[in-house]
Amino acid sequence: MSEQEPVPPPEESGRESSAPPEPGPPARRGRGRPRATRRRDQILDAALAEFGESGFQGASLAAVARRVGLSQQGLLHHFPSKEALLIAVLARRDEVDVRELDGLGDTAALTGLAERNTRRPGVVRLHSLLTAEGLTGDHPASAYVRDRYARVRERLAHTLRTEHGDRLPSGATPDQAAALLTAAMDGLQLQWLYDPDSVDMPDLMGLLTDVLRGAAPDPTPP
Amino acid sequence: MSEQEPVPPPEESGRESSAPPEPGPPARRGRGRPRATRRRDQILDAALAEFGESGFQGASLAAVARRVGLSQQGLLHHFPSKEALLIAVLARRDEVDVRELDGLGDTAALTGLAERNTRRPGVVRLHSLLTAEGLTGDHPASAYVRDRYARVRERLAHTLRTEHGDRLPSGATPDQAAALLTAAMDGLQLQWLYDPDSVDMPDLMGLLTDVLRGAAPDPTPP
DNA sequence: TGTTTTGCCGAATGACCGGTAGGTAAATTC
DNA sequence: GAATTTACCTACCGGTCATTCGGCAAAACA
Repeated sequence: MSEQEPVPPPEESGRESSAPPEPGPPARRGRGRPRATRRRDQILDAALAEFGESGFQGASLAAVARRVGLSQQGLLHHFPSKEALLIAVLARRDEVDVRELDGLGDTAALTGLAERNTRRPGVVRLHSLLTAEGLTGDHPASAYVRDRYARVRERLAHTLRTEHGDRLPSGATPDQAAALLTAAMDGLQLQWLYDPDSVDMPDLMGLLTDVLRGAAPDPTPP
Repeated sequence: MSEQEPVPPPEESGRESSAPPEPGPPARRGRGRPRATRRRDQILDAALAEFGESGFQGASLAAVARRVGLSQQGLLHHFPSKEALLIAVLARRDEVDVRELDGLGDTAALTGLAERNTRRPGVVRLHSLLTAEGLTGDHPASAYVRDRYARVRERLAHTLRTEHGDRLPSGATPDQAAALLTAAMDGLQLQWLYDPDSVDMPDLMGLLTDVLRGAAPDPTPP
């Protein structure tokens, strides 16, 4: 008899923690999820957390398994390989991501996104880590990141174009502004992760959008 | 007799390739560098390139050694450990960095820095990779990155303050602008590394500085 | 010339890692 | 209640990695 130590619950889930249960495959049995899927979700939560802390390369399957109170091979029963596990994590992340992207209908929504990110450092870490790791040759996250950049910039540029036409009041084109806003978001996340107190992400994102839209400076003197 | 294959010369050195030889310890012998130091520099060049391609965690000592036509143990004769090697790379990088930081006397210099970075993707990759890796617990680059952020932001804020006082025409404070400029630089580098053609770093950094300084939009219509 | 130092390599070590094979017990299905 | 599927484990394997040890030849030095 080996006692297992299923380590405390994960800090944040891939599915938005407070999101209403999706109207997909109907919940079977008394318990919430369709039996088999629950463990999978637990594992994905653990993987998200572990990859977020150590990166994909840095994390070991054993470490992920330990988080759910499983042996490494028990974990491999649910996901055939480490890479498959990452893919699954990203796929689930993608659902949320698409929803968030759709939410960027106006530029102010970026500030809201920044604020929400403040409350889920694990996800932000995962994103930052994978974006960098994806640069190294044939990393499983490369395509994901590249694709994500394209979508985000495109979506943002589209929004800006509908709001301001082919040139913002500041003189920037929608494409330029999109690239800058995306870059600022990523860069601020890094600074914030290193020193949360010195960087106010929502505030700075709001400032940048205002400035790019050519808003007049705040009339109230300091 | 085992033929070695010392792989072609590195694309870029840690010391600025065209910088004048430093007036430090006098060059001994006919050849340029003081005998022993030359191999060390070769190794550091190789390590910079390798770490830039695979990251610190992802790179192996053997791979670095191969680049200089050395065995892994031969390399360890010059640097006692992998970590020591990274530290040495960063220390050498620091010299250049300080010089570049001093060059940021006016905001326009940022555009110049972006342009120079376009010509040394290896260094940019190293920087991006290590910044992310440094987030993972007790990484040898953590302190370096944290410290670097502090210095860069401080230096930038100082420059902005001398140029514009306590508030830029755009309404941003020097500290805010410094954080945003730093973030944009980092973020643009990532986007640029993923897709060099779609992102014009110098152009966008120039645009951002202009916008933050509250410059009027370019009067010439598209 | 003899001695020491330097530069380097071959071999070995121990840790860890991802992944495979085979088995077992419980749950599910019939 | 029998058959099958699912969930998971123990044991194992081949590979890579950083690091250590001991030795050897060339260079530097005396």
